[in-house]
Amino acid sequence: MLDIRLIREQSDFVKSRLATRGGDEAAKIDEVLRVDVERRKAETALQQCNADRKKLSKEIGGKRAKGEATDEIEARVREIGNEITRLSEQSTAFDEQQKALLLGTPNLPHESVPVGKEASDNPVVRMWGEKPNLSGVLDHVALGTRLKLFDLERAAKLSGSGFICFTGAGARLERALIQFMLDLHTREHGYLEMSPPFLVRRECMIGTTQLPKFEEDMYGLEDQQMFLAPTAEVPVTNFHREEILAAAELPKKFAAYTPCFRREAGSAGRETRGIIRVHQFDKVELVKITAPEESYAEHESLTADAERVLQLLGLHYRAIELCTGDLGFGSAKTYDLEVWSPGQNAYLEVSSCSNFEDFQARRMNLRFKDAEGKNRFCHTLNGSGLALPRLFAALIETYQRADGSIAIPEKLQPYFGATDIR
RNA sequence: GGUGAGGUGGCUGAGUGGUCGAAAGCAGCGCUUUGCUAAAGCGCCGUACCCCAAAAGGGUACCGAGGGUUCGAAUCCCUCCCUCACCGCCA
Repeated sequence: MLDIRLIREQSDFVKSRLATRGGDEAAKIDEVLRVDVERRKAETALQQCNADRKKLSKEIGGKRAKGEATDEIEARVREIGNEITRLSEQSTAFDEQQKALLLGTPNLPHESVPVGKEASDNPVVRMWGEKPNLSGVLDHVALGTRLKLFDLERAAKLSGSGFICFTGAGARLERALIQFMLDLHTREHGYLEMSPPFLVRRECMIGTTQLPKFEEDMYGLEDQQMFLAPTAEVPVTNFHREEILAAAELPKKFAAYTPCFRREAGSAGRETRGIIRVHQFDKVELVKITAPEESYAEHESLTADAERVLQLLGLHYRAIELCTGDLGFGSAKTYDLEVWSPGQNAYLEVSSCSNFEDFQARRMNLRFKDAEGKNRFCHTLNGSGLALPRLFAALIETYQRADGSIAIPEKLQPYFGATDIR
């Protein structure tokens, strides 16, 4: 959520930043400003009436104590009471209108973000490793089917299309990767491990910006008051919602493994082949809560922490920076990590590392007390560290051997308990 | 799921219809005095929003949340949420 004061005082700046996202986001600002004027007008009038009523009511108390008549004054207060009812309805209505507009307005892209219209405008900021030199490449579906690492047909029998059932060595590999990543982030990168609930309340989904705008992509339960978390970002970032943290506690760093649930009513085709895009997938997520001054440095290090997983597994990848037009709703700046998939002959997104600045914190009312004792909004960040199915696919495709077996990267062997799958 | 108790400022904890944004204590900040650590005294010490060009200043709201009764609600009524205890059920 954007700061209404910023919108009020620097509306041209806000509009021009929003315009870089494309669409008509900037047009909403005029509507917000209009409602803001009305809201404050009603609020000021309401407060004046409240002040009058308060004063007169106290007079009644005084007169009653002295045994004096109060009929006339009571009648006046009753009249003011009617006015108060009217004004407070008005002010509440404007307030809700304003809030709805603000909840639907995306974050301002950071000034460092490259301006662009769509994904093809995203610059590559880093490349690591090289494409493996393979002959007779099989893709993960062929490999997985042959070695019985997962069973998509039977998963569909259980839950419909878009679900995976890992089996045997596949299930073990999935588990090994989770354990490997959690150990790396908690032991070497300083994150606190968290194992949160997967079911979260509506307020949390609003806090981290999945709602109200993307409700149709989410799985809701119990009259849409509870949701299956689409990412651990939701429970973990909201962990400290409505709190005022001490400056000394910052930055807070959390790593959490959870399954993630998404409707993803997207298109079929190459992008959705096999286990690339599914309704339920595992992910290790990294979350940081920082002071505003540190968030951009923490964003770089969070991205580096996620990249380290790919490096240790010896997987070729590139880091791209999302341009203004491709930036997520709540993000001020995002790097995507894309691992090379020999089977798809394409880069697959396995991590999205974003700095939300105070956009989520404002929605969650997450603050910290600074050195001067002032309460200020924190900055929140998150990134996958990493998402599993695509990592799984890239890994088995990259490490496939001519004899049909799959090598296990050295760093993963202690977790997997074997050197290859055959 | 059932029954009972309870949710007040950073903490403890008074307050059951009128001058209560809320006593008192603790913690914190400032000053004074005596002075080794320490003690005593005095003052300050919540958040959000609104008015004001801004500062100064003024105002409103907030005693778990939302409704209601009343001229007036922390206080009375209703609904919900949460915490604690016991019971039931259960991995």
